Amino acid sequence: MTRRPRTGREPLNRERVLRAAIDVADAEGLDAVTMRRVGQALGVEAMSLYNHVDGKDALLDGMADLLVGEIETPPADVEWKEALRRRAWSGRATVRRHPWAPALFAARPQVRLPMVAYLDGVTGCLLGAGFSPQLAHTAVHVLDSRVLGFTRDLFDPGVQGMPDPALLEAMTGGALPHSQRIMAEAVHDDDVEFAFGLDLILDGLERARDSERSG
Amino acid sequence: MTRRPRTGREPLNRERVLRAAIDVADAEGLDAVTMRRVGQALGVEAMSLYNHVDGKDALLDGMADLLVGEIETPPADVEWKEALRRRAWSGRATVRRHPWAPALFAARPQVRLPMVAYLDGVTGCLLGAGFSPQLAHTAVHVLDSRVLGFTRDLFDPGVQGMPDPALLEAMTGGALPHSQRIMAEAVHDDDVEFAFGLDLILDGLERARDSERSG
DNA sequence: ACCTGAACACCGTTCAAGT
DNA sequence: ACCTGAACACCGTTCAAGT
Repeated sequence: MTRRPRTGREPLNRERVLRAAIDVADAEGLDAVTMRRVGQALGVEAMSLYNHVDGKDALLDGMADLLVGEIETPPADVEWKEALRRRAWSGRATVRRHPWAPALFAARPQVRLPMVAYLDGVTGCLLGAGFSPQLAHTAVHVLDSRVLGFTRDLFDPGVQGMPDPALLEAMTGGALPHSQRIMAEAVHDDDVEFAFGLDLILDGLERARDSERSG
Repeated sequence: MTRRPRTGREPLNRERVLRAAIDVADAEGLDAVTMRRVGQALGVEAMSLYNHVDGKDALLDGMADLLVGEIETPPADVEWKEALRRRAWSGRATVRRHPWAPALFAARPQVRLPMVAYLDGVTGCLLGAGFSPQLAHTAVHVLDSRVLGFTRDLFDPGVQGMPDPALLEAMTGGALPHSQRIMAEAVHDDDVEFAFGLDLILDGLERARDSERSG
């Protein structure tokens, strides 16, 4: 007689499906995330998931998006180094809660909007602190591999397939102002960036050793 | 009448199987590496591979081992910064040749002997340059995420399952002297390490910005 | 509108059988 | 000693059918 046939459970939605998938990955690892297993966690057949998610790949993409969303963004008035530090620790806490996160990020073929939005925030923080677009771009690369446990080239169109349409839309529509500026004003050279990050680390290590000796 | 029944092809071996798997991954991506597909690349049924490899997981482990083996080790008399730089560029070249490498490393549950041996070399280079075991240990962490596109805690037994017996054997048998020394003399604290690497990067970035401004 | 059952083409793996 | 064919339990996904 009522709308809900014979079970009291609330209807599925995209969010609940993604959360269930994350729970399965947390408990049993990323490989355990199958359509059938996630369905089971929700008390539903695997095929029901297709009503809320476009398929397995979309499910994994959605999981990655939610993970990035867990990283906290500090208020804009926090001093730049402190702001980057807070973001880094929040990102690290996320990876700790979900140890399979780096494997998921590394396996996904596309860099997606939430990740780019996160990096846009980091970039804005650096630009606001007086970094040139060129240096800010390079800095983001050095930082993100440390925080998220992986490195990926964002602006290199050769590596990935066609980017997410939503991403292009956000990019050209002004929703990612800092990334847009980097695209326009920074030269993109992987080797130069790699060399910069490497020397930054090596020089920092040398300094740390010397102060250790004299200390 | 001859030993080789009716085909002129040389018999399979472990090395050829692993190479074929790497070729498949290079050409069609890591997901294309299935037992059936690798068998096909060798002109053989999938089941034949089990004579040379313990299964799919062992195949993936073997691929990872071969990748690490592609990283060149500079002669021992090269100055430490230059030596680390060469190793880093060689590692980067390897990842470039096999873009799926970070995803594979991140997906494998265990850190294996060849990887530890590589890191042992990096550690030895730092110890030889006068770094304390503590600082050398931390330095390796900062470096490897930059070079290999991923970070993994080596000495944290909680994260991984039982380590490779061959790894334990090498560790206790003196084949990895530098890693052994780190295990014995360095305190392992993930948070301290993370904070160190983060500050090293942030301080380096600040210095780069300031010299950019004054330059 | 949402869920299901049966079906299809795949996957890793076992095992008995071939040479 | 090495390779194979058939079989098993899984996987993602389609589709027609249910409510």
